[in-house]
Amino acid sequence: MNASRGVTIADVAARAGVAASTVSYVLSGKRSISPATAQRVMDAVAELGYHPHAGARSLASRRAGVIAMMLPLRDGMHLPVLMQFASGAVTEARRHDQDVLLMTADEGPAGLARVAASSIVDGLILMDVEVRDPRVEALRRLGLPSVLIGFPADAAGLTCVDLDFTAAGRECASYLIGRGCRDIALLGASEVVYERRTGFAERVRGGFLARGEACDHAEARPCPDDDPVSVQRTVKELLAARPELTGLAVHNEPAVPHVMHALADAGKLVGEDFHVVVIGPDEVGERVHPRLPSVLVPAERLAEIAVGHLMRKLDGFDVPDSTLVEPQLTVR
Amino acid sequence: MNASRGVTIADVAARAGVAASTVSYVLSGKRSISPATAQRVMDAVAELGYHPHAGARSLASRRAGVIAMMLPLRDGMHLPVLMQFASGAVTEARRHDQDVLLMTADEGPAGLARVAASSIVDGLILMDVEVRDPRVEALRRLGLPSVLIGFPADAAGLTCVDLDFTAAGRECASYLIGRGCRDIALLGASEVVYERRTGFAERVRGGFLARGEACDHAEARPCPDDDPVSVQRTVKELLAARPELTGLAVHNEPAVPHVMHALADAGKLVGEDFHVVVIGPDEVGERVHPRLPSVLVPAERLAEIAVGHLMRKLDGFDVPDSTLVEPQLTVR
DNA sequence: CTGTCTTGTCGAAGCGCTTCGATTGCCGGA
DNA sequence: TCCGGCAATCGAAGCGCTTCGACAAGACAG
Repeated sequence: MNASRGVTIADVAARAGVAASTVSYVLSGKRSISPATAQRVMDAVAELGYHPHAGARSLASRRAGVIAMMLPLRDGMHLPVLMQFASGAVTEARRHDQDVLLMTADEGPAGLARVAASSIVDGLILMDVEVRDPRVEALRRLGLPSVLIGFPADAAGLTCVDLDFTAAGRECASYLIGRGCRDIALLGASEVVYERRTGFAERVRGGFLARGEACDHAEARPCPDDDPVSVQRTVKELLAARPELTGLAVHNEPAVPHVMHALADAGKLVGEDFHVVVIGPDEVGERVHPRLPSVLVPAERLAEIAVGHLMRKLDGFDVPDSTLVEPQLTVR
Repeated sequence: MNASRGVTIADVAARAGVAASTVSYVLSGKRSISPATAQRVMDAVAELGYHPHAGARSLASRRAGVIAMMLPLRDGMHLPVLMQFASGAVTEARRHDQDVLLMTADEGPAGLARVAASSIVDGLILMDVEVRDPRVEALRRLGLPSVLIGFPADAAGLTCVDLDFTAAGRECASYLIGRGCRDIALLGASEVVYERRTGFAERVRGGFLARGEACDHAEARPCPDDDPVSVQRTVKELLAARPELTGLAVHNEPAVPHVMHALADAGKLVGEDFHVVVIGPDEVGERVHPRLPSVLVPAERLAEIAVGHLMRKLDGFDVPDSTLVEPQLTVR
């Protein structure tokens, strides 16, 4: 056992009394090997604690056994979701015997070119894709197998996975209606969000309003998210316009506490005569009083699906271009 | 330009009219090459968009150019800190031309054995090391160059980096004294924390009390963190025992909101006649009203230092066994 | 004007693995 | 009995890179 220099396939072969190629075939299953021989090889592998040299393997087989995951680590992303995502991706990748290389989005297109050209990874998961994302263009050019989380403007030929926002809007409306509300409203995202991800906010709105047809009145309005005062004004205006309003969905994380404040000021007893539900990647609902039900991004599922799709692509199978994941409505 | 099969060093050599080995030497700088030749090679590299094949490189040079980072991704760790950490580590690693492989702690010792044996990484950063950590033992056995964040019980022969908790305690006391407090107290961690990381909580306490000598009275008491009621009782008892108390340091993240509640009930005006400072990995101070100054774990710095140390070890240099990082007191 | 260093470059030998014929027995059908 | 066919295994040829020893040319001292 040559501990300092590492156990090679030759060591295993010698120990099992076979050729190196036979060991390789036992391990990969790419040719049939007699059970007796296979067993001897496996024993030798176990006894020597053999693990194939990743570099040699990737050189010979043109498969690195590693996928890259590019996360927007630098700016103020929703951390918990990102972690869930990373955790889910690593776990799922390991189930497929792959490792995960972590990249930050600020490596940008050049980073993609680098990992692609150096064959250090077999494929790529790109998180938090924006509508106009320079990385998407680079990706298409490189031809590196990939799965995106989120939808760019031109998704042709790409595999994308995302939350089904229409369903999220619908779920919120359903929840409120289920609580007996007959007049409901959606406070939407701020302008910035609309710019960053076209469709994303609109889809929530669409789902909400469609389901809202079932009650007396349903409407949606945008909501600023930067300063407390304008949020509160927005809420006041809404309440003034719709005195019968009893259900509110908020699709705007930073605004939530201020909305709650404004409702309290207006004498609304949330959870009793008035109902609020939140759509947000974070557990915003947890942080306010009373706790609010919320529609979460099922980050772990998204990651699983993304990695699963990528694996299938790497194995040459087809996967759907677009996969929408059902949101989860959590009631506290 | 053979786009489909990848640009190899031979392509670059041909284009520059030199031998492949010359290209290698230009890129690595391991032998002197005439400026003229070097320039021609660099031009060819740029024109062809050449990136060395990572597997081939690691096979030939016994250096993978990748480090592993093992994070406790699964349980309810302090997410923001983890992200800052991951981000810092990746950024710093890239500055050293290394990539980062992400592993979860639940791969455990077996995961370490795998990455070590397969030479997929050159070294390892182990986060959130606990006092009795089975991975530490495995690590020592493997002889894989590594840096730990946190201190295991037996740190002999290991490189460890962590926050200087004594300094953190001292900083808190200093802050309170600086605000004019003459009678101060530290509400410490719960029992569980004490068990997990010996020394960690004691050191904060030590630093706090040492600096506290400078005023009329300073004391420290443990604090439960699970249920609001017992936290509030603890605070009430403290206030009853020390009617002159005007400064409080809280080293117990989940208890913070309840402490604030209890103080408000007792009629203390935090920020005016009473001062509170928080030690916590999260921006807890941000979430309560009024915002509290807090001593943060400088996660990004920790990561930078850890990666820097690892790089130096990989290059054969010595690094200190133990590095303590100064805490940052942030005043809102 | 030799002999000895340097300096810059080349060629070849691997690194540890996969993979593609080729080879060896062994079976059953003719 | 002979031979085609199949199953099990081997050997050798790379994969793309680094690195070591060689080797031309100058540079320089003697």
